[in-house]
Amino acid sequence: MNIRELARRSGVSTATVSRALNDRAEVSEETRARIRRLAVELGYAPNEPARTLVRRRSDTIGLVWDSGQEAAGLHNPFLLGLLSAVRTALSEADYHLMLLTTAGEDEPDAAYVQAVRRHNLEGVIALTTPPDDRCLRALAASTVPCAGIDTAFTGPRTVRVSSDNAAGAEAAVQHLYDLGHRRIATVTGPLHLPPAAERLAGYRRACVRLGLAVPDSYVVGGDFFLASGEAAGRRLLALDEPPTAIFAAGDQMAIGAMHAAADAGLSVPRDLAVVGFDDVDAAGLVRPALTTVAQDQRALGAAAVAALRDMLDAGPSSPVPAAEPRIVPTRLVVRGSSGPRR
Amino acid sequence: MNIRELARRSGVSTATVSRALNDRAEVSEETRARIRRLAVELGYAPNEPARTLVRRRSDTIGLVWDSGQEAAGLHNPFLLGLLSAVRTALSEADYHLMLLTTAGEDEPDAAYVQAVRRHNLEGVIALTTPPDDRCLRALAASTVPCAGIDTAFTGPRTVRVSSDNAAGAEAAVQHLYDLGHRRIATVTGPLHLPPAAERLAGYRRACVRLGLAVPDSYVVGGDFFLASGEAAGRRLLALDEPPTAIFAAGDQMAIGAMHAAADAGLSVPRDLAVVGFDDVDAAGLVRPALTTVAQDQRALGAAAVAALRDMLDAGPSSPVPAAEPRIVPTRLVVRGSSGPRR
DNA sequence: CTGTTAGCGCCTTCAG
DNA sequence: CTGAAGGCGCTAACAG
Repeated sequence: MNIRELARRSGVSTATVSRALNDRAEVSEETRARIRRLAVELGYAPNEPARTLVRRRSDTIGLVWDSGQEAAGLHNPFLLGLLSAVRTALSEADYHLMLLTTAGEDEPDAAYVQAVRRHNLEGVIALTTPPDDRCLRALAASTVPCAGIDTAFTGPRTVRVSSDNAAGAEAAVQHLYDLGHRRIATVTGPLHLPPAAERLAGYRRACVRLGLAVPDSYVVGGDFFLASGEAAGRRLLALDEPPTAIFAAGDQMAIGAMHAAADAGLSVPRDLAVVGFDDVDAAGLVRPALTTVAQDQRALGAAAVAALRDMLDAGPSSPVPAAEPRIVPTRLVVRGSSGPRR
Repeated sequence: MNIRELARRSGVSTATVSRALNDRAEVSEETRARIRRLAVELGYAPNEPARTLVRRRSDTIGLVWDSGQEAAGLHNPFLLGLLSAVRTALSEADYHLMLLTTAGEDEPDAAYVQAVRRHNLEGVIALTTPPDDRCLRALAASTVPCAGIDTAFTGPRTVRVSSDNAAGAEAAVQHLYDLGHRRIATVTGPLHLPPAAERLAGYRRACVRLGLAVPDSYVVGGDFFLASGEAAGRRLLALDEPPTAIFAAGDQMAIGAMHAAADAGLSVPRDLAVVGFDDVDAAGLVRPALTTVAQDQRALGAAAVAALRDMLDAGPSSPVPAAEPRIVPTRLVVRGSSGPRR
């Protein structure tokens, strides 16, 4: 079943069939309807590679995500939600989605760029990719439109999408302040990652605004994983003037801090309030359930798609439409781990 | 940069370039090397849609996963690992990957089948899809080669890949038995889902083999979510002769059971041992950490790809290569939630 | 409003 | 071992 066969059976030329099926104006309503009906009846589906070849566009965008450390769990819990969100938004916009991969270390830097050219991809969405991916840097540096969620890249046709990490952190601190806490410490992520740095900035901003002292000892570095949160918690609770509340830049670290409190014979939230960031599955499963700053994966995915479409609609020769990152609001989810200062 | 340009610069015909780049035998080593070098130098990449059009194959396979309930969390934690595993295995086999979507309720049943035809996809891998997806049933019923991980479909060219759920459950019960437990209850998933049914079967088989009594009250139905596990735990602990150990068919339910124990003033594992299934992130984060049966996502992904390749290599007219499902072993991860009978 | 024609970039016969 | 020619299925000019 191809367009020629369909044309033969409809008694028209292939050009007319093409026009009818592509909603071109210059076809009579009657023939269009007839052709459409027949197409459905015969189960005709246009051959996309052929269309791509002649139209020089594929209606397809590429998707990249962190291939290496994903097992480690850094942004892991999001990825799936983001993936789904992106997929949904893209298919609503009638784009197809292709997964891109790099084969590994001996891959040429141009791997992604070449993949884009090979498949005629119109743009790429990158999800929580590491800042040191050579192939991705090369892609961002090219003229391929790229939208990145929680990525650090920049380039001529690149838009960054991200949660409002600073505001989220600020809201967390404000929440603790409202509960009466005045000695609020924080556990950070690796500060070379933008989200980690931004969350720390939000924490500091809130403390300044609220007039809270932030001794150096109240800012402890972590790596987003459980053990680092537990270690940080131990350290903080051993201080001469321990905090009454901890804001951790990630849920795993927050849970680690809760473990540290339990080990110190303290009760959460009575003796120590804890707030995390991300709202991963586990946040709702631990006891007490973790108060946390939730990211809106749906909105992040939709924003990335929207950013990409803006660039595509603007055309290849247009100036960079929006160098400024697109920021998506977060939402504080109050659960059992944060309570009034005792 | 297309093949014609590359041919011009190499001083040969396009035919020769094509042969050189596609590793055909009838090209002299010398010209091949020269062309290859030039191709890299000029950053030439063949146009895949054009290749697909003429070769009538795309080297691309489609990927489908549960679009609806994924937010619910049923198999959620796996999906990402499976996705990565499949992606890796497929790219190692030089296949490209396309994500497939159904637009929703008003989609024709043939949606996936048509997508496969449109893009010339050579096969489809389905991940943890619901048994009632009309589009997927239509796909499985077609001649498109399909490999499914934790899927319920069957069709002429279909292979099912799955963890050895029964053996995993059996190992969990054996582990509890070895710790001295003799009153072992279970919390099941929805039994219309194959993994849930198989885990229950494994539990029963182990109990029979070990000579353990299984009163009806020791088998409590759940839905894989936290609350159902907690409710089941409450029910079990309220029995006249409560179990000393619980095997839950999912980690969330296992954690729920731990909560129920805590609420009843019991200590895990001292008063009650708990074993889960899946080894989700949260299993390592709760306290005590959850003993659980881990699925091997990498192996599942690789098995699905291998199954698909077997069908593809066998050719379209060959008989169904393997109607029997491919089973991947599980691994018991012993953590703190299971201890000797007190 | 519709048909005819000419490719899109590539691979694959068939000749040399 | 290499080149010339034809066509994969479709769309986009250009005529009518």
